Amino acid sequence: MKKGKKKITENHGVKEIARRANVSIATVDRVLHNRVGVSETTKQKINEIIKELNYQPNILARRLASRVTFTFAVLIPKVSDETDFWAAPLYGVKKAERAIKEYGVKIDVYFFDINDRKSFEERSKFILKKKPDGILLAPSFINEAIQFTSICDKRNIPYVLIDSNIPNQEGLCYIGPHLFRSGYLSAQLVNFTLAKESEILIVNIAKEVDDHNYLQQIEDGFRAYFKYYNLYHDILKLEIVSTDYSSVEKELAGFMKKHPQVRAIFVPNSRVSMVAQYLETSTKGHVFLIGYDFLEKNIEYLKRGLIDILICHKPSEQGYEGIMKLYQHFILGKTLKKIYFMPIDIITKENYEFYEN
Amino acid sequence: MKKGKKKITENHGVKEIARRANVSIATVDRVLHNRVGVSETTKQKINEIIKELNYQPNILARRLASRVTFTFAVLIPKVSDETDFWAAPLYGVKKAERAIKEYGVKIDVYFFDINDRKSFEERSKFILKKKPDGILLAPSFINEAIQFTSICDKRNIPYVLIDSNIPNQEGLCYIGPHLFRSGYLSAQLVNFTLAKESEILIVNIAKEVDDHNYLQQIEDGFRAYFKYYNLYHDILKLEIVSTDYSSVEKELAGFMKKHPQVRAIFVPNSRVSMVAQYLETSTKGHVFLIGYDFLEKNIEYLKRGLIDILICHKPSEQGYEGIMKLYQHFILGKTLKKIYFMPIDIITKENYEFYEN
DNA sequence: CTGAAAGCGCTTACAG
DNA sequence: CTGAAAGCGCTTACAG
Repeated sequence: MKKGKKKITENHGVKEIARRANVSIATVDRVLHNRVGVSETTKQKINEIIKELNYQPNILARRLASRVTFTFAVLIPKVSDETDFWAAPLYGVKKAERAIKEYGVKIDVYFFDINDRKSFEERSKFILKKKPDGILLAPSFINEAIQFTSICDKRNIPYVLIDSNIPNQEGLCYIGPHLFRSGYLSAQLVNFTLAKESEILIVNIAKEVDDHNYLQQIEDGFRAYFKYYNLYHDILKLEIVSTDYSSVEKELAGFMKKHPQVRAIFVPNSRVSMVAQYLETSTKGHVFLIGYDFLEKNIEYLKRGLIDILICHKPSEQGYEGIMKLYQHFILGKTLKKIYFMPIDIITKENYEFYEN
Repeated sequence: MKKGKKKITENHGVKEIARRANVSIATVDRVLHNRVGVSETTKQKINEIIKELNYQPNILARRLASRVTFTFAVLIPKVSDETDFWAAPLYGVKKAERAIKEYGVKIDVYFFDINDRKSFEERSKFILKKKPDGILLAPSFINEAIQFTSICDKRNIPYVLIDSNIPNQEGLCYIGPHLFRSGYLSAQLVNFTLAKESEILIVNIAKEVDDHNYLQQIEDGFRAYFKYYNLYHDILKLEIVSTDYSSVEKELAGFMKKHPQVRAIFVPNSRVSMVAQYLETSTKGHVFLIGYDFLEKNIEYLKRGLIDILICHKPSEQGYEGIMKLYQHFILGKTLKKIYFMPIDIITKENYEFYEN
């Protein structure tokens, strides 16, 4: 910290308002916060002066004086061996926590198992018992999430959704990708590299418990692009429900043997590294491979040229912004939009180093 | 703003330190800020307790009590008819100003004319007279900028550079793109679409007064990619120094007539829309066009399919982060890195709507 | 319905 | 070299 000059004293604070209105600052405070117990006349007079002075409360002083604390609960999948995707949103949440903890915000993070919908139910019930002021939520299990959020609606607990949305949700807002458009973009990128009509393969690697709705939206977008532009590529699809590598390899090998003309593969989730691993061992020429998420394994194959493109939706920013939206709602009293779409970022071997995941 | 619970009273503040050290809080404050006039013994005792308690100062209280104000000067090009590129950094600066003005920061923005190096000199002298605490600077005229910053170095005025860097600069930090790598990425993207060896054209549209160094770094990166991967495309180059459209059109038409085989055009600055405009009128098949910056004109051609890709370095974030770095340095006393590279973003027709410029 | 006073965790003259 | 006191712009019991 260095020099700097002296501040000019404010004279547009509550004190000045009180002086002009001929009341005490306590009464001004009551009006400022819409508290009961102020006569209509006084209220109006004070409100006029507030407007006249274009009064902006000093947030610092407000926070310092206020003894109110808000508790936000966060419910996201725990990081597993299978994927460290959820490390990024968690990182964002922690970053937000650091940024606003001085402002009277407490954050409790709860994890569920992405392979166990019961764990989601159990954790969400636990959170309700804790009576948080607000909730940040990844609705990975759509039905369970709907049940959870409808209780929140009833109890008037605001919640923010990240990663994917719930149809007609009544919460505070959604922060995440436009999945359909994300698939649409992927199709454009695939099309960039295909000189003529070719075979394109969509590979879904997902257990049944996974959220197929998520994958479906991306796939719909992907297909829609080719349809819209009258591009007659041959779009094949392979569903793999066993997510261990040896099963994936077997299925892929079998499929590729039957379809040696596949020129591009699209994997609508983060398991694209498995396909890359397979392609590395196969002796064919280069197959254009595009998939999702800035994970260590994926970046490894990106560097080695086996994955050409990764699509990314700024997962840590989702966590960060999710908390900040709750903060803006509760502490700053800001009005929020219903949906904040994340950018759909294109990551290649040549720009991944600069990417802010 | 909603309910919330009562805060638990802190008991790790200066008061507690003072109590344990058997001194007054004024003395604690002196130690905290490395002020003179504290005996070595007391100082050590207090420092020990600070460590023991892992004392974190309450920034809110500090700001509220402190009457110190910092003034930052910003020197960037003014938005011209030719390009509204600089609207974005300015937007970022304004956003940062809003975010931190309560923390005793005042920001004065000064503009120079990107076509007039004298205006840069004049403004920079004016800024020095104003004796700001810190400076945010776009060093568009490299020699003039070096002169300016060397005076800042002498006078111990910290400065942050954005958009492009100065070799061996002694300032606080640089926030902007890695230009060489940006060109490198562009080459990769061009190569995605070229099935076989093709003619690629680099078009430089820039007046002599413009910063050729900037363009050169990008071009170097662009060429380096093909060299590194042993790709034998034929790379042509066209320099256009008259930046009005009719001149550009004439030059382009003449060149393309001689080189009808050009399959891709790379424009290393924001004037890519001029090339798009030309291509729209030409009757040839699609030429893959890639250029720079999220400008209205460019987006228009992106939408219409004449520009395929725009590369972008988050200009508004550069402005925002630039101010925030000064803030972190002066108010938070944080140690900064020398260089913060911006992401190199890839914008297409299908994701521009979600881009945070 | 309203006000006087204490306090949030710091910084800042001022006095010694 | 050190401390007592006032103050930053608010909020919060408490009393009336």
